[in-house]
Amino acid sequence: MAILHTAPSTSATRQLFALVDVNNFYVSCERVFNPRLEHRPVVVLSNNDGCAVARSAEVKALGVTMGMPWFQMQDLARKHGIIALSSNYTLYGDMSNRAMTILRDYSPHIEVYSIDESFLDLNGLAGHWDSMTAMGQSIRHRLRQWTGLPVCVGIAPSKTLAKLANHVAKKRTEFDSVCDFAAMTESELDTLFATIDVGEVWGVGGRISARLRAMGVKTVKALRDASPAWLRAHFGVVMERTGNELRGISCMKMEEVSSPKKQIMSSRSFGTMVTTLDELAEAVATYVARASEKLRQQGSVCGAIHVFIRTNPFRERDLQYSNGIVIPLPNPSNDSTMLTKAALFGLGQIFREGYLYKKAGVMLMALTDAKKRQGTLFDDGAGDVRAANLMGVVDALNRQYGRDAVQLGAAGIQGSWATCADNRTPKYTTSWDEVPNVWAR
DNA sequence: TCTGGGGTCCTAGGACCC
DNA sequence: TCTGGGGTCCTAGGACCC
Repeated sequence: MAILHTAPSTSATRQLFALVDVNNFYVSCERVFNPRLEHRPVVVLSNNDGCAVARSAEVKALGVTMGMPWFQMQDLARKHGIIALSSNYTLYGDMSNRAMTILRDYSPHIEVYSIDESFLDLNGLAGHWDSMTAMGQSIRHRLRQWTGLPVCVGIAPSKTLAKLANHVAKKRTEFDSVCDFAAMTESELDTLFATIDVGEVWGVGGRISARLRAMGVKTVKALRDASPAWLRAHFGVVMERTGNELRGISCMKMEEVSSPKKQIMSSRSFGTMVTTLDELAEAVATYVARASEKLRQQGSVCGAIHVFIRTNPFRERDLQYSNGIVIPLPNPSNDSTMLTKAALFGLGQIFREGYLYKKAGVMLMALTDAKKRQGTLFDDGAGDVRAANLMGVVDALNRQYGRDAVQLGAAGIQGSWATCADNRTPKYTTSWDEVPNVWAR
């Protein structure tokens, strides 16, 4: 009976994904425009030239790790002539767009997963190629020819496996940069998986891999063969899903349209230590401008703004201070001026004299369409007053309890924006009289 | 001397409600 | 003396990703 066909069979639901990932992306971008960097040890450094954010194969071979501070590789750099470049994110973004555009020719469904990697939905494409490996090679050659970027391609029935196949394509030269698990036999995969460390699996980071190893699960094969119930009991639903993905059961869909960000952050480390509120304020104003521009681009408004500052945790001799505060916005807004006022107000609450500040930042809590007008972020904790207009609520409470009984709690963070004098103590408060200076009505 | 900048999801536990 | 139970919401913190 035709109706019964809705029951999924393994073959009917079999998926096929490719993961295309640019090798050493930032370094490769730099090499496109400066071929003399080819075959030489190159690192791209983070903001303030602090630490390595991309490494060429030559540099990796020297033992330079991701995130290694530049000053720690000085000896290596002198000895081996490591070339260090400051990062140029505009360039990398542009190169990324070019590469992703080319990939769209290969599949109608592509998910741009990060600046240097994309998933391709390969379902129904097999008929167009002698093999999917051939398709992978075509992608690789075309990207190299048209953009100058070297890539590896992993192909498999689940995203997690495609990531792993990509890893294999990168590490094992015999695959010639394209690895298709779907074209390999069970025993070939068993052999391969038994040699790959469990920490290489997408979703298995440092903490979990250490715990897994301690429990005897040391290889990809062991993780794949662990029982779902056991994984769930010890590591939760995410790891259970990872186990299923490793067995070729696709649990993660393509996400072709990127959903709007829920949080938009802008922060920087300072090149030199900062001590004054004025300097911090200038930086914070810049961050708000940058973040609110992203906010407007995605058509959101900001419901609350998180400001944070901290000293340099690496300088253990220094007096340390780290603090942050969330300022709720009575009227969600995407206006730079308004957001800056709120952020600077928050900064004023957490700033303390006498510290050497190293970093500051802001995070905007974005509200997208559905939540825009509801003002659901804040609750008075006593009833169902929803702060569509925080000022009005504070006014009302003050009338009820007497003037100044209620203050605007900057601790408004943690969800309690207003505090009754007789009932709760906020972390930070400001007098009601100051508020109009902060949020111009 | 010198150590990046973004993000997401899940879970445990407490507060609160009926 | 004995003091429910189920559901929801919220937060902090942990873990992961690039």
